Amino acid sequence: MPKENTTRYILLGLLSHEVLSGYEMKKRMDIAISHFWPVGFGQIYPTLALLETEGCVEKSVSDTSQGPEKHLYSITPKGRESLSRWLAQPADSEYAKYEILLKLFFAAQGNVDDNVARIDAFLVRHEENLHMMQSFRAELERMLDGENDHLYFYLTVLFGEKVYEAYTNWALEAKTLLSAHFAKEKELGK
Amino acid sequence: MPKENTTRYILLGLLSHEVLSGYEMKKRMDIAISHFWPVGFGQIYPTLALLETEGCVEKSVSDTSQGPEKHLYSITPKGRESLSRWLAQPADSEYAKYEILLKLFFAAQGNVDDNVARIDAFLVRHEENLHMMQSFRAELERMLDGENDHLYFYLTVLFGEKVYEAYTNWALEAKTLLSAHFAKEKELGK
DNA sequence: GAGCCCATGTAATCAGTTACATGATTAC
DNA sequence: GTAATCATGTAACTGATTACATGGGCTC
Repeated sequence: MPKENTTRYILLGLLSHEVLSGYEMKKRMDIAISHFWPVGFGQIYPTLALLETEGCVEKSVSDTSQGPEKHLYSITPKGRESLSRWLAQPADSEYAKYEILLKLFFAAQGNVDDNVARIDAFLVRHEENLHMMQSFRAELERMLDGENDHLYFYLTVLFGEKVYEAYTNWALEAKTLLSAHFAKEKELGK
Repeated sequence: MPKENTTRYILLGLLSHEVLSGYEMKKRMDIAISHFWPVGFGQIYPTLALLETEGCVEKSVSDTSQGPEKHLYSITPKGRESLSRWLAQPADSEYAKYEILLKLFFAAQGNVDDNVARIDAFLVRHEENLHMMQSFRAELERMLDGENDHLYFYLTVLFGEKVYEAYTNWALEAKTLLSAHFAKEKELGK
């Protein structure tokens, strides 16, 4: 869970093998990290400033001859140390919030169609995510033969795939159960 | 995700079919809700006070003749209205944070054994959760024949089961992939 | 009498969200 | 010309965590 400023380690992690601007870090995160740890701009820039005052990163402004100004950050030895210490510690527990389950849990007396609609939206959302992960994995597998750097990245994609698969399977089963239940109810009610 | 004070709706939801104290609500949540929406005491009591000033709940202090004092809360018509309005809206997106994936993602250069240990801890944690959900579901199925109130609760348990299953399957596969990869590396390295 | 469960709360802090503000460049 | 992308930030707010504080009752 929170309360340990994980954002800083994500930034340090990204900088540990590349020099990047805040905006570029955001792009990297959107592709490979946001699925299991969302981060917004509102956190990135202030955290970057914090890391700079701590001496964990160094800023250099790129020549503004063309395009907007860019602040490039590189990691310092102190930053690497901070990152390693974090990596050496065992990982905390997972943290998840599913509003849809809350609403289903409390909507027993509510409208059935609303609930089916909710599950449908959930299904569509995560079928999309699932497809994304599947094609991602296929791509990785093409370049992944034997010894390489991407194995850990592959593991995170595999994780995403399994979870989205679980989501979509659940949604399909939930819809079936709901419609069966309410067909029966109607029958008895009439 | 956040920024809409979901806690208040959880409390209202619980009170919508029972009169409860804050402490009792916490117990209910630990059993049935905390798996998909964690809530702590530090949120419950202040939110309850807020709901009272808003006129969504009413407090009555139980007789303190035996045992510690207990503040019993009941929902008001205004509270029910607030709850229904929330339930009528479509659900927001899911929100998840997996520190283990972050650490794996960035620990490519790090120690392999650390990573295997991390995955192992994850596996143990979620095997336990999986078993919990399975026995929960079995219990529900015994009492669930046809028309009843627990269908929506059943759906949340089914969800938990599917997700924990995905977690444990991933962990097993990840371990296999890691050990295969590093066995190969060792061979080539020698 | 030590430790755990019952029971209620407050205070400090922070992580994270949202909205606002600005301005250049590129593509339709 | 207008919409999208590039690019960097600030400010206000609040949801949520953590730690602290208190006290009674039960059981070993």
